[in-house]
Amino acid sequence: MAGPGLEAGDPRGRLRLGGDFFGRPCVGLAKALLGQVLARRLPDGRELRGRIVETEAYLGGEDTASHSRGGRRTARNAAMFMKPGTLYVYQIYGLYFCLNISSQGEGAAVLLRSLEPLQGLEAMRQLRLSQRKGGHPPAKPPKDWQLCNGPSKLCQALAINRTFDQEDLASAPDLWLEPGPEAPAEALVCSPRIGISGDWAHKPLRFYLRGNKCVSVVDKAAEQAT
DNA sequence: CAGAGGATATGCT
DNA sequence: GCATATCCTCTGG
Repeated sequence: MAGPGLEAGDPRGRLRLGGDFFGRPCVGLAKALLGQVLARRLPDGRELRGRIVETEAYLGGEDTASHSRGGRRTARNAAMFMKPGTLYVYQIYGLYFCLNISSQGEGAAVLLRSLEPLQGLEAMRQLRLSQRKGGHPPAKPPKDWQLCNGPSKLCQALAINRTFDQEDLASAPDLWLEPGPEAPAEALVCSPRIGISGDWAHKPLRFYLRGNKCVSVVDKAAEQAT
């Protein structure tokens, strides 16, 4: 028996977090995802792994910062309204991708903002450099801690694009979630989401592991308040 | 360290 | 047309 939220895993015999893990309210899922390991198998068979260290909750309805605000569905955000565990991958600024996981709640989803790279760092570096966008070609190779320290960086590093949109993280063949080796040793920090303006800009809907080098934006004030 | 600029898909006023 | 859940490089204090 695998236990709550767990199902028989990938060919390596590891456990994979199953559908019932995702079926909880958005904020609860955003917190529960911290410390879990996102695993990716590339077409050539290489496996990449990273520990989730930063997430954001995007609620439906009243949350004016959410793509699903007001309960509006579009071709882009359809995955937000699908069953918990469904991936929502969208393109931002016409250039980059962001990876979200649908939670319980109408139109609610969790944005994955950063990972701590664990395995396949060289492949990640290669993917980051080969997919660089924007008008600034010459690049210094990223340090290990900056391979996945941002929502679009982690998508580049794991070669995640729109083909993953509307896939189910509980059953996708090349992308899955494994339970973290242990409960996170770092304390949970709650702070405002990044890049948001408007009424909901200050709501504490971003969650990260305190002191982790791979967190994209450290909020000293929020940490002080703990 | 802060700010500017650029690349540019998608949805909305 | 305009704003946006971004990232990278260069510039000036």
